[in-house]
Amino acid sequence: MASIYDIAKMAGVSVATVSRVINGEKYVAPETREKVQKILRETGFIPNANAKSLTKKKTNTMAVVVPDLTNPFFTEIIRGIEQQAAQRKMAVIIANTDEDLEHERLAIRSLMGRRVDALILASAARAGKEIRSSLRDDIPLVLLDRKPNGLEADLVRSDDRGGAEILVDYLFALGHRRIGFISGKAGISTAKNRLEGYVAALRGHGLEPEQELMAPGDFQRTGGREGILKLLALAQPPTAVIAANNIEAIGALEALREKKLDVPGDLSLVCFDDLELASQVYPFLTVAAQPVKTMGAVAAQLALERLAGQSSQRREVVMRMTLLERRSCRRV
Amino acid sequence: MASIYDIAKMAGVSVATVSRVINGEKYVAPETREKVQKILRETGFIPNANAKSLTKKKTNTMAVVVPDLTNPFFTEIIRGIEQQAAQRKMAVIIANTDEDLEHERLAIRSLMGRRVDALILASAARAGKEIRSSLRDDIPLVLLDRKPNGLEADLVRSDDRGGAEILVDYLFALGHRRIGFISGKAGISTAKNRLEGYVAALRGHGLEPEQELMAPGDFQRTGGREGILKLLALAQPPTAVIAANNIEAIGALEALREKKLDVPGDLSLVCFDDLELASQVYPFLTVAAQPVKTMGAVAAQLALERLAGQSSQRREVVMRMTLLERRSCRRV
DNA sequence: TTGTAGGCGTTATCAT
DNA sequence: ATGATAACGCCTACAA
Repeated sequence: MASIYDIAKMAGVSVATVSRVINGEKYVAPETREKVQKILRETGFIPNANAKSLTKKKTNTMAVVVPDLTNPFFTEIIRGIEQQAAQRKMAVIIANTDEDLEHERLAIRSLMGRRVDALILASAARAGKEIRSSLRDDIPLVLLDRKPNGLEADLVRSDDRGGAEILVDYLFALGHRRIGFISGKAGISTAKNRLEGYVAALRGHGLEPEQELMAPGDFQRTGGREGILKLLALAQPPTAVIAANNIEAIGALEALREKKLDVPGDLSLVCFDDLELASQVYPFLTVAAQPVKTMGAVAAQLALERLAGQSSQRREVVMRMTLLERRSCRRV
Repeated sequence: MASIYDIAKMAGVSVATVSRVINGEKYVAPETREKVQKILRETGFIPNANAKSLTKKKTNTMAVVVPDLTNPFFTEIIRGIEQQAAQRKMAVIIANTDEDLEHERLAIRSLMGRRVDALILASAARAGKEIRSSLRDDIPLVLLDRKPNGLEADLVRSDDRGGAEILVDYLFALGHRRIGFISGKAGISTAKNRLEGYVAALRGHGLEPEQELMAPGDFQRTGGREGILKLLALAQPPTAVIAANNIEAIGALEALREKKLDVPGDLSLVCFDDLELASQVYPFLTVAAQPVKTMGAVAAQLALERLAGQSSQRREVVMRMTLLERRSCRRV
C-alpha cells in the first residue's frame, strides 16, 4: 500500500528522485541514492507495476494461452517460451482454457485488459471470428499449433500432414491395411490437417479411405475412449489405429484395457505428440513427435521480433515431425 | 489505446456514464446505455484493468507459483485452483520457477508488483527469509505442498510422514529388509518429512536406518538418476527403493533401463505422487498418491476466505496419502 | 440520470 | 542533481 510518495517523504526527497533510484537512472547523487535505497530496502517496497504500465504503455509481459495444461506437449512448449522471455527480461503469464471456447474468451479478455505486450495462442476456436472480438489487434499475436479459420497472424505449427504420412507409412510397412483414425477436435486446423494427411497417405498406398474407419474425437480422453470403441464395434474393425493426439491415445488405451484387449497384441496403436514423462517410465507408445521446446522458443521469438517492430508480413514456420518407434505396434 | 474518454466523446456522454455502462451499474437511462454499448461493441473496447486496479485497489487475480510445471502433480493442483477461482470470477495467473530460487524471487516480485490479490505458493525455498523480501505481507499467502522454514502462513500439504510409512510398510510386507531412499531437494519440508517418515517407519519394523541407504536428491530427474546409481553401487545394494517424488522415480527408471536392470525383477521401486497420464498408459509404478485436485481447491478456498476477511489464525490442512499398488514391486 | 473533478501510483517534461 | 506537475486510464464522491 505504500507508494513512492511515502518513500519520498521518508527519505526527504521528491517522488521523481525515488523513481530515478528505483529505475537505476543516472543523475542522482550517490548519497541521495544511498539514502533512498536504504529506505527502499527497509520498507521492502515493491513498486506498483500496474501504475507503471499506465505511463509506460507496456507491461513487459507476454501471455501464453493453451487449451490443456496437463498435456506435456503444451507444458514443454511453455518452457521453451519462458526461456526466450527470460533472456529479454520479460515475464510470462500462462492461462489454461481446458479446450473450452468460453474459457478462452474470458482468458484472452482478461489478458488484453491487463495489456500484455504479446500473446501466444493455441486456440480452442475453430474460426477467428469466434474470438476476434476478445482480441486487440494492436499487439503481436502468434498462433501456436492451431490456426483458427480466417485469423491472420504469425503461426508456428508442425507439418501435420507429413506426420500423418509418417504414421500411415509405418503401419502400412508393418502390413496393416485397415487403419483406423480417431480424429481431433472438429474444426481445429491441426485435427483437419492430420486427418487429411491420413486420407492422402492411404490413397498414396492405393488404399481407399473408408468413412467408418474415421471416428470423431476431441483431443481429450473421452474422445479417445469413444473413438476406439466405435472402431472396435465395426463389422470389420481396424488392425491399427492412429489417434490424433497423445491424450486421445491414452483414452483409447484405457478403454482397451477395460475390454481386456492388448496393445499391440490385439491392436496396434500410434498417435501424434509424445508423452515426455510417460515415455521415460515405459517407452511404449509409437508416436509422431514434434520438436516442442523449439516450437515454444520460435513462437516467443516471433512475438518479440514483432514487438521490436521488425518484420512486417505474416510468417508461418512449420516444423517436421519425427517417428519415435516403440512397442505399440506389431506386424500383421 | 482507446480509453473511456474516447468512447465518451463518440457517444456524446461523460466518462462516468461510460464507466457505469461498462460495469453494468444502475442509474443510467436505457437509451443512453444502448448508445454507449453500441459504440463499445463497434470499437471492441477493452478497458484497461491496470488502471482500474489502481483505483479499486484490487485485481481480482490470484497467483499460483509452482516449481515444476511439467510435473502433473502441480498441473492437477492448478486445475483444482482454477475451478474454485472461476466460481468467484477470479483470474488465475500461473508462474513456473523450475525449482530455482532466483526464478522464484523474480516471479514473486513480478506478481507482487502486479498486485495480485492472493498468492498460492509451492516454494523452492528452504527458509522463509530466502524469499520474504520478495513477499508482501498484506495479501493472503497460502503455502502449498511445502513449508519454507520460518514462513508463517496457511498451509495445504499431505501427510508426508504417513505416506512414507505406507510405502515402507508395503515393501516390508513384501519381504524387503534393505530399503533405499532417494531423498527430495535438501532443506525442503516435504523432502524432510518424507525422509523422517521413512526412518521412523524402518524403526517401527525393528530395522536400523543406514546412512548409505539414503541418497540425496533434488525432486528432479537428475537426482533420481544419480540417487539410484549411488544405491546400486553399494557393496550391499537395496532390494527396494523409495523415490521422494514421481519425477525422481522417472530419472531412476531411466538409469535402470540404461543399466539393463529390470523393475521389479532386479529391484522394486516406489515413489510419492502419482503420474496421472503415465499411469493410464501403463499402470506400472506403485505410488503414495495425494488428492491433488482437492489440494488445489482447498488452497484456493483458504486464499479466498482470507481475502474475504474471514478467518484469523493460521490454518494447516493435511491430506492423507493413498497407496496405489501397481507392478513395480515384487516379493522377496 | 448525468457530469465534474480529484485521486490511484507511476513516469516524464520542464524548470530550477 | 532535484523537484513540481501534468499525464496515463479508470473509478467515485459530489454536484447538478
